[in-house]
Amino acid sequence: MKKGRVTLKDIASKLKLAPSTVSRALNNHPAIGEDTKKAIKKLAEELDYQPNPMALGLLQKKSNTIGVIVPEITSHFFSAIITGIQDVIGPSEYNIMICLSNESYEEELTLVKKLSKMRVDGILVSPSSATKDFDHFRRLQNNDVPVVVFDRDCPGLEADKVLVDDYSGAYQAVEYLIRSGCTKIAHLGGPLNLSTTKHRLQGYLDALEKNKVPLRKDYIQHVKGFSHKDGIKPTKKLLELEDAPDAIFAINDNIAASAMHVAKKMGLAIPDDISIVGFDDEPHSLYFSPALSTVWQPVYSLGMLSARILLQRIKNTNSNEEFRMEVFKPELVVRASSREDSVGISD
Amino acid sequence: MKKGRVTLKDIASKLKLAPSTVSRALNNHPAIGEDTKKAIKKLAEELDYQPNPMALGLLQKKSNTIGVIVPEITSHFFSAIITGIQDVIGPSEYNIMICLSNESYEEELTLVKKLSKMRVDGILVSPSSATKDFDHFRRLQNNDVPVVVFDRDCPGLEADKVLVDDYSGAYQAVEYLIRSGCTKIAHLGGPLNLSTTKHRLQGYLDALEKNKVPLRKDYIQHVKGFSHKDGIKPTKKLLELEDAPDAIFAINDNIAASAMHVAKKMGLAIPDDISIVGFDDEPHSLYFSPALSTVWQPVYSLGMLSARILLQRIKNTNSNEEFRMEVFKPELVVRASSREDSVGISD
DNA sequence: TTGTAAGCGTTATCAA
DNA sequence: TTGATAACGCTTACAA
Repeated sequence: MKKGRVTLKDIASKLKLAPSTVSRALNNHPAIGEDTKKAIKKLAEELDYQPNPMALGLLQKKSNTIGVIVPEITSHFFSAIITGIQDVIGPSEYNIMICLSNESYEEELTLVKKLSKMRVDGILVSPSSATKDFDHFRRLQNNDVPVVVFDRDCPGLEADKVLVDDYSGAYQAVEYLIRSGCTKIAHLGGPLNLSTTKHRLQGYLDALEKNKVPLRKDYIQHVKGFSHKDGIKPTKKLLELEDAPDAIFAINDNIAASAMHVAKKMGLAIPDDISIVGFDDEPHSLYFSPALSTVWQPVYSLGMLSARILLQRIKNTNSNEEFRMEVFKPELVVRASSREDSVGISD
Repeated sequence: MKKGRVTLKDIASKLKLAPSTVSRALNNHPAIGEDTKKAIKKLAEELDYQPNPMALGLLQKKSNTIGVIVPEITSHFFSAIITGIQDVIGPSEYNIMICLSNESYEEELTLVKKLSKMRVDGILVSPSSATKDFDHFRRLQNNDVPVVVFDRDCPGLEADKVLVDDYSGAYQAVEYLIRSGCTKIAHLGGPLNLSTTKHRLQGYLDALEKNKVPLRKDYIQHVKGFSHKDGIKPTKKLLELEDAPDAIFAINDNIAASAMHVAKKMGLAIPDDISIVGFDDEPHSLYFSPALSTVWQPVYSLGMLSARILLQRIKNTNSNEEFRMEVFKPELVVRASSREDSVGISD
């Protein structure tokens, strides 16, 4: 065995042909004799020839790689989005480089630099909850690297965007709670500078106002992160209020889970004493006791569409098509952690 | 703005130097004048020069990329392992390419080919549950691509391995169930050709035998996949037996969750009528009602160690060091879904 | 139809 | 200390 992989030259010299001829044959170039073409393809097959992507990349000034930046992958939410992205990009000519910012602006910055250095052909990004400034993405765009933003918006950044109508999801959830007879509805909100957090909060506020439920500021608490433990303290604060809420709309299912946990520990019955609604519809939420009412988001489709848009954008890189803005509708899933809708029941 | 990125040549021509000189300056080669070096570094900084990894890769015949193949990432288990891998590889000179086999042998094969074509410098792999043959990994090794296997073993493949002592985890769990007074202990096992599945089954069998609990074959059911829905039917089969079990040891927390679900629906009290123990200690298992007893695995450390071993192996690529085999100890976490250990209580 | 040669960005070798 | 040149594997004018 000679060391290293089989190259065009190897095939060429074995067949006493020029490398360019071999290249043409393998790329189905028209100007080539049928016989030589066949012979070349046969030998290439036998030798298991695989074109060197680095040589190609150097030549074409592109890496055939797409970067994906997400805050984390331990939640079902982002991992399902990534699965959707993979399922679209996988069969294409592109490779995916997945990067985790760990909800840190600094790490996100480092990742963008790394991906830029790698000459990725485009990136898909959901910014960290600490990111307030989007110049690092603009720098990519200035280097002709298309950027597609998904789930978490980057306000002010001109780019393709695939988002979820968080406002609507929150509005649906809160309006449902009101209709079911809850009057003291609290909100466990997320980190404040996230677009998703803001929109869900606004949906909450508007649903209250529209239904003439007075707003109580002490019914709004913000969690510092999205994992279970981040929900404990804020929930306690709510439930220890003199006039404690009879419903909690939580920023996601993890937080809703810890809210249920705390409520149960305090001896409250769910949903009789307090209704709890989450967001995301993580698969295991169905298996909580009581099963968690939550807002479903089309995560897999979101990942797929984002990837498709990026691929298109890469293909038509210099056409000045307008940026797309796609917004998916989430849906309230009512389960057992919230009371039944009393409006539907005759009284 | 001239198009394309800044290259060595650009810097060289601006400074009226040869590209090789610029290269030496930027790589801190000793044979270079202090002044030229400074000037070059300054200009490189100003122009935001970033070496082209494809050119480097072509020259050095390596991609500076590590491939990671996992069956899926929507479970906390693999996503936490990946987080550990990222945290080790991220700060290194290497990039990571994460690939999902979706528990399919064919897709795994395709991914291996893809990574091989990319000239990855090494791969980390946890085989799909459908993989019985490991020749595709051997082919990589023959191409001098080191392979590190993690979590799921590839029996017969000579490679570095980072595993978990699944046997011990299962043994602990089942012995605990026996000590707590359960006598009819069932097992919801995983897909049969996975090493983890086999070892957990063996731990179950041995714990029964060692404690003189008679084995009943109809108490062993195998699930087809690892998600919640895969647990429903097998659980029903168990609970509909004439002499139904009073404990279930499930292959993972998802399956345990659906077992709890089914049991509750059938009117059984947990753990009074039936104890249930899972495997993995997914974060939300703490929030089930009752909180799920399970076997914790050091997932994050497992990811980190696997990555470290691969980096070392890549560094000393031609040293014929023996393959390493690291085995982590899992730990039983007793919560409320299983009865208390009656041995500790005086009678 | 096939071959020759240049070039993508970088580094290593050799010469100056 | 610096420069010229070749090479990594491939494609593409251009020439034959």
